[in-house]
Amino acid sequence: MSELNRLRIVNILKNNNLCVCEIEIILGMSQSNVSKHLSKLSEANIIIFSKKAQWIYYRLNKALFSSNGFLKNFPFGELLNEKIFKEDVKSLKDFKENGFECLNIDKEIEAGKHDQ
Amino acid sequence: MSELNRLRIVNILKNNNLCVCEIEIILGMSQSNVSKHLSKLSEANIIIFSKKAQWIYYRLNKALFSSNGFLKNFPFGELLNEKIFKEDVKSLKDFKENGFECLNIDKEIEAGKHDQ
DNA sequence: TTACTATATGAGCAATTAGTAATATAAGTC
DNA sequence: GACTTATATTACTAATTGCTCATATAGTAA
Repeated sequence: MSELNRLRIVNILKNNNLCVCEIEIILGMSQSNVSKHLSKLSEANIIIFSKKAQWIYYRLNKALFSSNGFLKNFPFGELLNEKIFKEDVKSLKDFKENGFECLNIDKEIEAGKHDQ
Repeated sequence: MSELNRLRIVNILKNNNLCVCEIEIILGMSQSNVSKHLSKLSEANIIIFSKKAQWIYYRLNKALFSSNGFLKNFPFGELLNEKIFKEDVKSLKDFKENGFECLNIDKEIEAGKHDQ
């Protein structure tokens, strides 16, 4: 939890269920890098995941955060004041608003092609 | 704050005013190593110090810990359950009970000599 | 089955950071 | 002044950790 990219992941997972490839795109990080950070956060029980077809959706382990007096005060508010965390939340919002999800990225691309 | 030896120092400084050489002895760490960790903790405002003759006494910056919602819940309780932190507290206790302090270590040694 | 996609993992590199040894500084004592 | 003690700092080594590239695994779809 002492690493910037790890905090960025925690930050965007706060209120969201995201799969690895979505996190990759939103944060602009490589697949293997995201995957490694996720597995460490998961080991530490900070995030949890559920499988859905070939995707693995990660989210914050809110039970841990609310039961642990220390984590309960995890400074999300302060994080959100930092430029990079704000930008990440904006990227996440753009991503969602554009209807992009792993489930239909292909379809979107396909649809785009027809327009040309 | 994400480093074991740094946490060990914070742990024993929680309720104590200790100088560098005392911390060295209690934690079994080298002088330069203790000094470096102390200067980093001090930079981060986690600990503060006061000078007394040639000694520099360090202690936790309790004001910071109580004013910061996050640090207020710093898991000292959990720390204390870890074997190494328990041992450190015991070493500290032994050290204090034996009346050893930088101020009188020499006198103690001198006194010991007379017994021989 | 083969092909494709999502994710994980291993090897190696690069950057960071903890640690040691030696030296410097500063205060105390004689 | 010289000598000793407490602490800090510098230069270097060792260990750790984040990252990338390549490869492996596992699920899906044809």
